[in-house]
Amino acid sequence: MSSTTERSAERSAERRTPLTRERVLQTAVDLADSGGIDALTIRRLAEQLGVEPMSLYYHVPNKEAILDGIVDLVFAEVEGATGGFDVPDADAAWQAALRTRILAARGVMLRHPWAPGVMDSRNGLGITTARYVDSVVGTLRSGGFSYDLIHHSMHALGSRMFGFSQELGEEDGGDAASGDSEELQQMAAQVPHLAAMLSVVRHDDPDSTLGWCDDQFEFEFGLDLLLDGLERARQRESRRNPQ
Amino acid sequence: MSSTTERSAERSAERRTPLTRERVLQTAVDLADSGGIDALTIRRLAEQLGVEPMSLYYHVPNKEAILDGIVDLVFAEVEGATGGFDVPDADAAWQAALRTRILAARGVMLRHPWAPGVMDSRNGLGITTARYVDSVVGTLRSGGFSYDLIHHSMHALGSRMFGFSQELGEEDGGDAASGDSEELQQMAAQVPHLAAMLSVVRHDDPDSTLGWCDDQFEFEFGLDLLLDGLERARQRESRRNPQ
DNA sequence: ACCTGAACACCGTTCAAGT
DNA sequence: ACCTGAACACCGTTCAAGT
Repeated sequence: MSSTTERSAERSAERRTPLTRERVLQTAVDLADSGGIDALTIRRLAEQLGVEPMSLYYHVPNKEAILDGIVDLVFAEVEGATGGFDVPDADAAWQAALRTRILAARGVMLRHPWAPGVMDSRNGLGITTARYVDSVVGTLRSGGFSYDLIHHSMHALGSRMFGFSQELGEEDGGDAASGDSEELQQMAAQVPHLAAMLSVVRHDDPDSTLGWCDDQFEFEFGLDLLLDGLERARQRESRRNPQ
Repeated sequence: MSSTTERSAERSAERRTPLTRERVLQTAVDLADSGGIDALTIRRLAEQLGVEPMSLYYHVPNKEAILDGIVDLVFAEVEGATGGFDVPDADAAWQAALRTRILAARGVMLRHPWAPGVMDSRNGLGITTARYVDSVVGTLRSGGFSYDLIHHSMHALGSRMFGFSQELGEEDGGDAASGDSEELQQMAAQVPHLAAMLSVVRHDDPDSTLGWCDDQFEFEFGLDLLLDGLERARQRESRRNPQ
């Protein structure tokens, strides 16, 4: 076996499958999942794929397109998780249907914690994201909302529609949440109401999930507050305009 | 006049005031205001201040600290705009007070559109932000909320508490929102419900503020939906636990 | 105490070339 | 058609030095 044959055998072992747009995007998702969004650089992505940085530009125009692409992949996952983006029949229980869909999206977002931030940085919606939004519009329509009220509803839901809500970093109560007593005293002086709330909430629920609050519970509390409010708005609307 | 005196006269004209932490942060805010957050780099900030990049590190430990600092400046502006962070007396109209405070915060955010994104990237709350949150807690408390319900309320409000809601870029309806008719047809095929909503909403409100929807109206719609829902939750709670 | 210069280890991307 | 090498114009930051 000549040394050149050995070398090409080595190479094809490193890079089993040929480079494609799909493989680039999937590897980008993996990279962001494992190392955070900052780990997703063109250069590290190329390294992960066993290829030179410039090779990526043959399959993808630039980094922006990669970011658009991985958001689309995330929503393809949402589509899978919710069993497609179809819309319930008219007069079905819109609220339960929407709630289920949004919580499924949330499950996907929890697996890709970088996704909210990247979505935020995009302009306009990708096709799969648009199809997700379309299913939300269709679900509200099936519940008897006017298009005007649907429009307001979507603004009211905001990012919660996609299964996340802006949480301001991970540690909610600032540094003092860690429990250092000197810091707590300083905190009580500067933010007395906040400190009082923290001590009560922590006392009532000593072993909460993440730090001092249960994200899943809080997400559902806010989501239901909105969905209930929207249902009442719908009822008011249909009282005004009976069909 | 010797040439060295001339040179130093020139320099002190360029850099009137001495470099201080405050001047660094204020200039950082100005830079982000005028050129967007991407324009805020250490090197350009130094240039703006008439100083070498490394000089900044004497007044500020690193770029993260600059980002923390400018968020704090934004909330100092909120404090000014709301006439301080004080809390209404017990049994005052908590809902109106909170609504006013949040809309004032929104006014400040509109002047610093980069602020939501930067806040999102921070871990923990700076002191002025914490004092803002404290005033929200205090206001809810003055309205008779339990600390537990206050905690849920703050999660429900999410970023809306700070006067913004995640809006997903600026163009809401994707590319097709521009109105190209071929794109609209493609859109109707792929996202029929969304396309239907857009055509109705646009028809009803042909000259809306920004593109096809009025941000201020939508923000208040969502905010009031939440505040009304929270008021009902408070009433349920006090019916359960009469004082 | 306050500011600088040179250098380092990174970015995304262009352009002309290889196979 | 697909991939590469060298180079460019940027980043934030360290370290040793100047005044």
